[in-house]
Amino acid sequence: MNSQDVILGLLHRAPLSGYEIKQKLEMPLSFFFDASFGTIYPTLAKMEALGYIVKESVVQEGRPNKNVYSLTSEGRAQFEQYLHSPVENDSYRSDFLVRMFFGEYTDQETLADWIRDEIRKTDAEAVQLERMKTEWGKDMPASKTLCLDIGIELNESKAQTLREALKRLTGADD
Amino acid sequence: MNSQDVILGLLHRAPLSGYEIKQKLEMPLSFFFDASFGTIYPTLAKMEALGYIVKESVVQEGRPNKNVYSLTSEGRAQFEQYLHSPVENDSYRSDFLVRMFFGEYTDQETLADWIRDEIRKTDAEAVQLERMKTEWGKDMPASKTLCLDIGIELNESKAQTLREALKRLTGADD
DNA sequence: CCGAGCATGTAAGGGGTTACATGATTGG
DNA sequence: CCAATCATGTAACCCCTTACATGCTCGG
Repeated sequence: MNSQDVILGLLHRAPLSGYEIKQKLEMPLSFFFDASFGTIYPTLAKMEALGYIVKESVVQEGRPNKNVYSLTSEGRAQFEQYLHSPVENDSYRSDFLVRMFFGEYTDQETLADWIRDEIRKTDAEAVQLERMKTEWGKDMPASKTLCLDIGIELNESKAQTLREALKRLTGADD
Repeated sequence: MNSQDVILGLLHRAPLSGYEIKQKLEMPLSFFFDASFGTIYPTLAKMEALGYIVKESVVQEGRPNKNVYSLTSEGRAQFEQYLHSPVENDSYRSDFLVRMFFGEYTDQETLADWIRDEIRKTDAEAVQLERMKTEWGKDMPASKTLCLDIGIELNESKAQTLREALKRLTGADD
């Protein structure tokens, strides 16, 4: 799974420009996948060269023109091929947990600060995902709702574990 | 946070060879950080050139010789610098959730298969982490235990959410 | 007037992966 | 005899990030 596969998926519903693709990636997709403009634009160019998408320039008033891309049948076939490839393992990378792992080389106050900060970030993400669910959760297919549910559950249980750990570490203040 | 920082952290306790570093990375570190030999050996060479570590060849009987690396004071200083750098955000990448996100373009049976497979993987990781905790959890600093607890909690709540989703999708069989 | 939003792109570099290459020993 | 474990390394490649470059419009 890479940027190309995700872009193919996004273009399945409707033609989009690079800028619009970046916006669609914001949330909830950004919870488990991300891409910058430095990836999106070169990928679109490559996909056009491969015949997976076609470009159409759209002239706008009061705004810069945009290049809107739509899927070709080759693009749709390529997306099918992705869906038939083996599912890759999830990968979770955490600087925070690496620091906890080496926690014996750091003082308690720094550890507590890191944990408090992680709680803040985790809570913020959970809230954001919950807001999304109440806003758009109604007319979403069940599989898409699952993405939101997993995001919410993961963040909430992580925050809870962090809170318990903080209590044990600082001795109930905070 | 990159491979160099993690290797510096591992060498803090005792000198290790590249092969031994790879083993230390297996679990529980591999839950939130991973590196292959193709990363480890070049990184060690680079670190030696920078003066962060020194190499010592250890002759072994019945086994190939190994190059054991130990931290220098520059290496220890470099690790301190890492600990004083801003904490990077966690990143979670999931091919599985991307497929769920685009679930409307796939049939129910395939979706159910993907979910069952994800449950299997998630359960397996939870079990593995729990085994680690009961085995080595006693004489671990609290911060290190937190890594295991987060790993266990995250996997368990993910598995639970997946099971509920599967029930809703297939209608309680399975 | 300045910053934010809209819009597209490039170039350099970082940080990894996979596969290849080699070779000894031990246990089934 | 074959596979696994121990052990080190290289080369090609992939995929992505950051920073830079450009430029227009609208609202405060």
